[in-house]
Amino acid sequence: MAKNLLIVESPAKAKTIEGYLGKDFTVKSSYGHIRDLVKSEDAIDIANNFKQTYEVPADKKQVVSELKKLAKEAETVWLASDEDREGEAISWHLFDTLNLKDANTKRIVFHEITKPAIMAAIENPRKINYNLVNAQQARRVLDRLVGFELSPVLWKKVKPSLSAGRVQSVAVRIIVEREREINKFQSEAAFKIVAIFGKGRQAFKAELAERYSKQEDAEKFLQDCIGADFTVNSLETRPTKRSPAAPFTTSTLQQEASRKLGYSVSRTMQIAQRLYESGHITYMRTDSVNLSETALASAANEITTAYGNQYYQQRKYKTKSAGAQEAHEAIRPTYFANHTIDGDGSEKRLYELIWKRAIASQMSEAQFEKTTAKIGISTRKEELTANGEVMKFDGFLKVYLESNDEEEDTPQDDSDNAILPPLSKGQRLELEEMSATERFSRPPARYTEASLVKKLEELGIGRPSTYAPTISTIQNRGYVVKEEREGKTRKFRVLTLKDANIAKEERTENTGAERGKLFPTDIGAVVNDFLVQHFKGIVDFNFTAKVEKQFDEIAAGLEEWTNMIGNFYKPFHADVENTMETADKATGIRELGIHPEKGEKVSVRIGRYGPFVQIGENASDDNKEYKPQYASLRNGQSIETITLDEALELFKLPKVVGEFEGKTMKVAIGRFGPYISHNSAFVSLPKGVDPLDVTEEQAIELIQEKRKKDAEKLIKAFDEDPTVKVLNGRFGPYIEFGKQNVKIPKDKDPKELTYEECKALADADSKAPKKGGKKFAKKKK
DNA sequence: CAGTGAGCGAGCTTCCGCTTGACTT
Repeated sequence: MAKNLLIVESPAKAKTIEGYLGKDFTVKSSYGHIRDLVKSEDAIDIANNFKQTYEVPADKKQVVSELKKLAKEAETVWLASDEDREGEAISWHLFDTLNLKDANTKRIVFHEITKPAIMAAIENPRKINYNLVNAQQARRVLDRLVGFELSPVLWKKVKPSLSAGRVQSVAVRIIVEREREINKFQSEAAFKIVAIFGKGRQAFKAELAERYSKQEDAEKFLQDCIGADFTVNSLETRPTKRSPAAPFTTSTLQQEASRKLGYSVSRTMQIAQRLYESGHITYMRTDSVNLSETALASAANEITTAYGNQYYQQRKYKTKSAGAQEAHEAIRPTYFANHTIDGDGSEKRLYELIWKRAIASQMSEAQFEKTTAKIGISTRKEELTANGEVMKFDGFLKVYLESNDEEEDTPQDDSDNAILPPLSKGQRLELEEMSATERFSRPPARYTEASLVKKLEELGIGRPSTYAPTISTIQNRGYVVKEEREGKTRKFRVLTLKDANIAKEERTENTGAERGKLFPTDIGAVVNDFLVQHFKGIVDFNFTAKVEKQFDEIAAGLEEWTNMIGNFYKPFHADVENTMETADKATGIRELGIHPEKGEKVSVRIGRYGPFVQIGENASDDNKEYKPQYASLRNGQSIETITLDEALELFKLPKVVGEFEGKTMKVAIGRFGPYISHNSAFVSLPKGVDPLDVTEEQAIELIQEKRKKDAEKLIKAFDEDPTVKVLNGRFGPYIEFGKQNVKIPKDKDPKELTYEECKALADADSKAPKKGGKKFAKKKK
């Protein structure tokens, strides 16, 4: 048996370190935290100085018992969890749970997984830092108190099963507030003047700095330019340079993978996890931009051999994000010599991105020569400006160019990087064409998952390990949806001056179309407004930063954690009590106006099943017969922005469109779009068909088409029970047993199945314990 | 999947942060 047991957080890390340490060391992993607060109310004893009750969760029992056994046998136990607040707490939980003894327990830390770093750590053991542990407990207790006291307020005042928390509620707030900024944004139009001088390869663009809000002014400008002389007034050339970005952290990796590869943040993390486990990259949950000495040396070697000395420039980066704890290195390839790896397509692409970014971070600047020409007009005092840029040395751009979030105004706006022909001061220029194009100011951009992560990181909210789960949570709770939305077409005017003649035309463009952007739902907006109204302090963008400062004081031994939590809890709990008793139920109700024919009030609000419109007052005690009319809002509509007319439209459906085989056909809109219902069968309407315009003939045709398609899918039907069928589905043949779908085992021929066999299979399926993730099994219940 | 929307009440939901695993129709 090994003399030493060393415990780290991650099993992949354990494997690597075991290789460094030799046979005297057994290296094991705790798989993160091994204990957590119990789920129940008594997890924190408030009257007793916030004393916590912890438990080992079921899925950690095995790990803990194995570690316990090994610890008993070892001479020395080395606690090597990460060097940050959570890591220190993990060490303490291990110490406590495994019944370790001070005398033979050593706490060590390292922030890079290299042999020298580990050896140095072992030479310098210390004791558990209880101040740091206390800071973690304060963090944990605060989050539990906030989450488990706020959520029930929402259950009572908004809707059951909702949630609120220090991190998620601010994330939702960011999305809701941005949407409102966009809604109230007033776009302003102005004409932008662009001139083209010269012909063919010598042609280049010049722009006017001013924009004209009135068409007359733009037209006057073009008019003045007819027959005018254009002269190069000044010519300035200066060198510029661009430096590489720091190697990836979790947040920057998520952003760049989203922009360049189109991955969601959770997809990026899953792929990165695989790369980490197969030893291709360092740890992927990190807030550090630091590279180890060995990594720096190996990158230097790779760059000089692959590209030459002039491409190498050693750089050390400093983290900018506020709450960074820097327990790990930046994300980088384990071996810089591997430009590519084996793996599936997504793994290869992500690895390549990580490799390029890390290599580029140690390369020299790219150098440019930027030329600015000012062009005078004989008939006007304004000058046109032409910019050109020539790359003199590519430097790090040889391997990597970071992208950014900003979209271009128009496709032809790329004149910044253009190349100018040789020009000289005083030179006369030949105008080829000049245009005045109407352009519109743009509202702030909606957030993507990745840009939300960026924002959260800037605010110091959340941690590398929680960005992806937080984004999932706010979507799972229905506060936010990630969607595609169609844009609207918009007309814009273009004036073109060519050959002393001004042509006017109107063009159309599509604007406001979004893909993969985060939109708040009505419930998200109502919950947010409720929290902002009653718990301003908690959903304040600076709340986390404020408490982090106090956690730091606890970690430095300057403040008692129970004191800090006590000071926070007293007023917070009073707010909770007060809100529970006095606040109105939040429905986001909004009056839209009066129904033009009925003269009754029309309003929208959130109900048990989502947002809906109501015509008329609620039934009162004096008039129990009276019933208001209801209609659900459709996808993409919101109680905040819907108009009276749009609301009244909703009452035109469902609509009876005719009769077929003695049964009525109805058109309605369901969760998946418009459909026809007939004799308890459903047919989706094809795209582009307006549900209000469906005719009887069209409906019959669609029903018959659907029947034909279903018949093609049908493998076998049974006389015993018409609701039982064998069908060919997307995932292969299956049995439709009433409402239950059952997969057919591979060893059975679907054509040969008897009714009895189907029944048996369906029976077995409904009885079989649902395998798979606990989350899934729980949801089913 | 798909038409509902009052109010009652039982019993349920919920936080953040550290890890991986083993899954859906």
